[in-house]
Amino acid sequence: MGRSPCCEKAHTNKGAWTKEEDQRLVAYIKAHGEGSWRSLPKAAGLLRCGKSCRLRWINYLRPDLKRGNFTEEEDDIIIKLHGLLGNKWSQIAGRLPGRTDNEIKNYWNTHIKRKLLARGIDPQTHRPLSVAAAAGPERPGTNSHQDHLAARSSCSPETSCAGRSSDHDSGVSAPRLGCCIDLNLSISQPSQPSLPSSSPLPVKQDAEATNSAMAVVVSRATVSTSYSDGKNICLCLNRLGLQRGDGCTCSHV
DNA sequence: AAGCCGCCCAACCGCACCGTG
DNA sequence: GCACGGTGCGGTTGGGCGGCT
Repeated sequence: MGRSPCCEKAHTNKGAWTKEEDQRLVAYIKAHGEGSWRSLPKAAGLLRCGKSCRLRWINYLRPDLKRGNFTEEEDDIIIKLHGLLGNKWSQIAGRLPGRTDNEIKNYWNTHIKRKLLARGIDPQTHRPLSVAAAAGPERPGTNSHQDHLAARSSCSPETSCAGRSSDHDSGVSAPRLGCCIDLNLSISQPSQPSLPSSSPLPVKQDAEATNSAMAVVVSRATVSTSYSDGKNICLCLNRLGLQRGDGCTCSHV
């Protein structure tokens, strides 16, 4: 039994992509568009697995990719979103135009983790290391009702870039998620206090189910930020991959 | 100059999810 | 409801490169 492999491994190239392969892939996608990854390699004349083609396109060849170093502003957004979403790299990437999940994941593991540890913050829990150690392992998103995330404290004075220009054109329409804003990210319970037992949501029994349930809680949560002047911004809808009505009680347009 | 070491990042792998028949 | 195929996601790996001794 078992599913068939995604491609015939014996006849596919692996490892680094050549310029010619890149050109073939780009030319094919320009002509036919994305999608049908499984059949794409054959159609494009590539000896590659469809997954490999997709990855190459998404992470490297896409024309809208922003190459280069991450800005302090992007750092802060990543840290805060990680505090909210955990290792949901694709969702974090969705909030950073031009960045890929792979890029962010790598950047997190190589730079931000270290940066947080240097500040005495546990990169997984976003709590001070001493607290995190005492509280034991805890994943972001498991924070209970209105638990303001410790990620707030991650925007330390030395990185809060007071006076920094806020005209960063991130492609995210205003309000911008910049470190000049006192991002007061929080997750609160949705308006309905608890899910009825007849909830259509899947009920699982294992640890994986806990993660799924967590994702549900996050996706149904009302996510808001507040400026230091007290104005609230809704980050639901597309901003965090949430849908209108998924626990959103705000009156955004 | 040569060897070693650590870091970075592109790419791979396995699994989960989703749509369809 | 179930099986299957396609796609997406997150964790991990390993090659290349630069710095250090």
